[in-house]
Amino acid sequence: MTGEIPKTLKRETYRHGDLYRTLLDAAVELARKGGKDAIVLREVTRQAGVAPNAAYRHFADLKSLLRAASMAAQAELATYMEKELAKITPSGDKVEDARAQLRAVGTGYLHFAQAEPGLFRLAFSEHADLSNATDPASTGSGGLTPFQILSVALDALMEAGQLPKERREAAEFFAWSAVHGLAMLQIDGPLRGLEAAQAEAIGQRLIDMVERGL
Amino acid sequence: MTGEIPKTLKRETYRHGDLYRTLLDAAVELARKGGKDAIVLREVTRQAGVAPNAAYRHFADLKSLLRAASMAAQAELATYMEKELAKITPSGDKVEDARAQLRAVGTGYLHFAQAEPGLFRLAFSEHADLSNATDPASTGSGGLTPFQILSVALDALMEAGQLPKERREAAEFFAWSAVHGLAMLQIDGPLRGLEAAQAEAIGQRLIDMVERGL
DNA sequence: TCATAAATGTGTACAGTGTACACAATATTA
DNA sequence: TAATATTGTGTACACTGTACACATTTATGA
Repeated sequence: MTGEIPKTLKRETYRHGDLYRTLLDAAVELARKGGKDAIVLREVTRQAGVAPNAAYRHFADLKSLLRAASMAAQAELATYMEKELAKITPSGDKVEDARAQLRAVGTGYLHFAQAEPGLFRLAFSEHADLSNATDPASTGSGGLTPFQILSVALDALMEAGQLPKERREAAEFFAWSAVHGLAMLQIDGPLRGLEAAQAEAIGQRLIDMVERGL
Repeated sequence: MTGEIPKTLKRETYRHGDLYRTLLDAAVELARKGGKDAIVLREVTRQAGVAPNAAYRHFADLKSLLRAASMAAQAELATYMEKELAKITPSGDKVEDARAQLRAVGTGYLHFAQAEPGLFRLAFSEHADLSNATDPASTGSGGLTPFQILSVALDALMEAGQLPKERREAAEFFAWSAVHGLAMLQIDGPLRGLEAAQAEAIGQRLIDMVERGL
């Protein structure tokens, strides 16, 4: 058997083989360039070399496809966080390491927004399903969602004595809020088009605020 | 002369009279119910009782209309902030008053997001023009944009000695980031559908973090 | 005052969209 | 092997944004 799964080329088999994956990938690539609104069902099927209605065998409607693509974008966000976490060389100092861990999570978030604005917008677009923060469809290679990665970092911070126990509850939301808001400002807002170095500096100052305020 | 400006009724005059305003208002009302994507040009003109193409005499294209509607939404946000500011009864204590002022700004922001999620999404949608934070089209009755209102509050905080001078620069962005992110979480994210009282409590805790961290 | 020009509306047309419905080809199962 | 489920195709429809030609009203300048 050939085992070849055709992507965008014309296929000679009636069945596609892995259409779900192919459609999803095409949707993500479109969003990478143009955000949520760049995902248009007919274009996705066109790239898969398939009739428009074939998509309906795998997704209930366009909104479903958007949700799936959004999950994938969140997964990519998770890998950005993991990448930043991997840079840390443990110092042995529990406090310092916990701080570095939280900073890495925030920095990964901001880098993702900067490097992949289209995916970032998709991940947090109106129709995205953010309600379930533990869906395996949006985990990185470590098996955790962005939210879970943040939770782990906050646990470490608390254990290191840098986050009062009575403030641990719901701390995810506060930390997340801050970096998310800044990311929006840097992508679409008044901070758009900043030099990379300046954007980085502002990002680090924001994380300073979170560290002090949490 | 009658002086009547027809809104959605059939008009017997060839000219409409105030079509720009009517189209803009209709767009805002659509977004109030369904967010940015609910603004559809043909529906807007339908409500104005006018042919679709008439819109092109007043807006270059749909994107232009979206931008204008977004400005209007930002203006409504400003009035929410002003409403909250008006609730403050000055205590005479400079420090306390400055703090209350900043809290009012943040609280107004969060209340707006909660009360008008459609407008909130419109105001900060991809095609919104947030680059100019001083456009008079997005001011409240006080003549200031949301961003400017926040700036004033931060100035007061600094003058009251509650914000180190070396941290005053760009402080708008940090404060704004935090409340904006939380608003998103409460509208579309995992904090969606929270009881009003709980949402309020979380909001106040977030503002606590900002106060400590700024 | 009156021809002319500018502004603002309408009508028709077109390419593109999401998706419903009937049908065709291939896999799976009894 | 016959019946059935799965997955892809073809046609059709209502709807969208907008280009282009034209009609009607208002403003302008001799």
